[in-house]
Amino acid sequence: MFALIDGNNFYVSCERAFRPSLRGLPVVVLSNNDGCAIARSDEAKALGVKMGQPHFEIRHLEQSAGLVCLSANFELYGDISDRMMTLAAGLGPLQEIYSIDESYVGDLEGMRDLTQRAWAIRSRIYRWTSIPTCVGLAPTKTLAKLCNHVAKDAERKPGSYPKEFAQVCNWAEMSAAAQQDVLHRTLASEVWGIGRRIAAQLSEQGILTAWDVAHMPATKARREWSVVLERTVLELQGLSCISLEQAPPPKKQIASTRSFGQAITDLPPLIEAVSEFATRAAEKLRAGGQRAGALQVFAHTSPFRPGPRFYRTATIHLEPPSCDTKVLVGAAVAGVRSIYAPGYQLAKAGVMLLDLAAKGVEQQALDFAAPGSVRDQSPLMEVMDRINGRWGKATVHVASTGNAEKAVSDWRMKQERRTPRYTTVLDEVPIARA
DNA sequence: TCTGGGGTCCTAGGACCC
DNA sequence: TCTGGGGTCCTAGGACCC
Repeated sequence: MFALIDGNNFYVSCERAFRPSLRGLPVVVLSNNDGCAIARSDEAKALGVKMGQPHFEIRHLEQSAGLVCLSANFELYGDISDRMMTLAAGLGPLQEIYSIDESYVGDLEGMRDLTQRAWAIRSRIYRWTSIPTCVGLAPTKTLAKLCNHVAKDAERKPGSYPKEFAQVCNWAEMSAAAQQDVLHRTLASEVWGIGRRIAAQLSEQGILTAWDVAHMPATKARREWSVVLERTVLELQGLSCISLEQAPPPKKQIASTRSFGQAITDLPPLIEAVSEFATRAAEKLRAGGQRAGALQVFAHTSPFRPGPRFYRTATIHLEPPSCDTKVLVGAAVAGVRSIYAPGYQLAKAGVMLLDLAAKGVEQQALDFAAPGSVRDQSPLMEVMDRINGRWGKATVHVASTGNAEKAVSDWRMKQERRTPRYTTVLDEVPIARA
């Protein structure tokens, strides 16, 4: 048995935890640069605000309907998530944290009063964090996900599912008739693992509901689609194919990307942005004790705007693999210089770290071996990470220009505008481009 | 004017090997 | 007419998730 515990409208609920006056109001949380809606309260959903809808399309609702739009505060959401996950773990012996607002709890076979325990955990989470949650319980992850969906909709969409399944829904305690009824009421596209594309292809063959998916031959799912859909079919039939992953597997890639508030056309601000991305990515890399064997940097124009298109990527191989911010920033800057062309309204750029590998013992030894070598920078990086962890992001950072004088003058200008910061001035590291 | 930022897995096809 | 039969590795692209 699995439980899926999920925070309702999570980011909005986090905001409401600290601003109770927002309860009952239509509220959305906006993405970076206040670009689009990434979380909506039930009241905002009722106004017709869609997931991912651009802010400028819903802005009129602020006046006409009292819609409250908030900029995202991911640090806050991360903190509340940690607390919620700790409480959710109390439901059973094993936990997989699946996303910022969801966790599976597993190994629940034979547990007595499981449904009652789920209710108790749910109310404890609400009392201690102010986050309302729903719980789905079932013998497979896909069914637990489905029950979680039922628990949510039964509460907020009257008539969608029987009311007794609201908030906590246990598949194992439903009658066979109730299980069938739920499968019939659920669209195929609402099943975990079936997205828009596959749902459209399924509907061409008359497979419209979760019941239809559960009753298609698994062999057909595999033959005409893939093993992914085959697993979904089997999981809906109650055969567990997707197991709990307690310790997250080591990351295979790390990305740091951003849309720009205003389009960029010149190289210097692009270099500045890309340096920032490489710095963030390097921090994540070191936090996981990994090194990157390659770095990819990209920049592109907006797909929504007219004008000449630009979409380029450069891949730089790092030999030896590195987790040093200076090396990664140097590679990112070299890469972006190589793809840059003037005359384009660049809307987005990013850095991705690839070919990640655990930092081996030999590498750690090398880090401390030869003073002055490229590889002896890890102690510096460690100190940087500690200072930034203690005093906040970018308290200390790498300057990404080959011109030390300019770096210093840029830094002075920033000092005048901001609270005091400290910076180390370091040169670009030359990188061989693949 | 203004359109998110991360991730994962699977498959197909090409290059290359014996 | 028939045109070997596997393997592996790599990459690109598609689809999905939150």
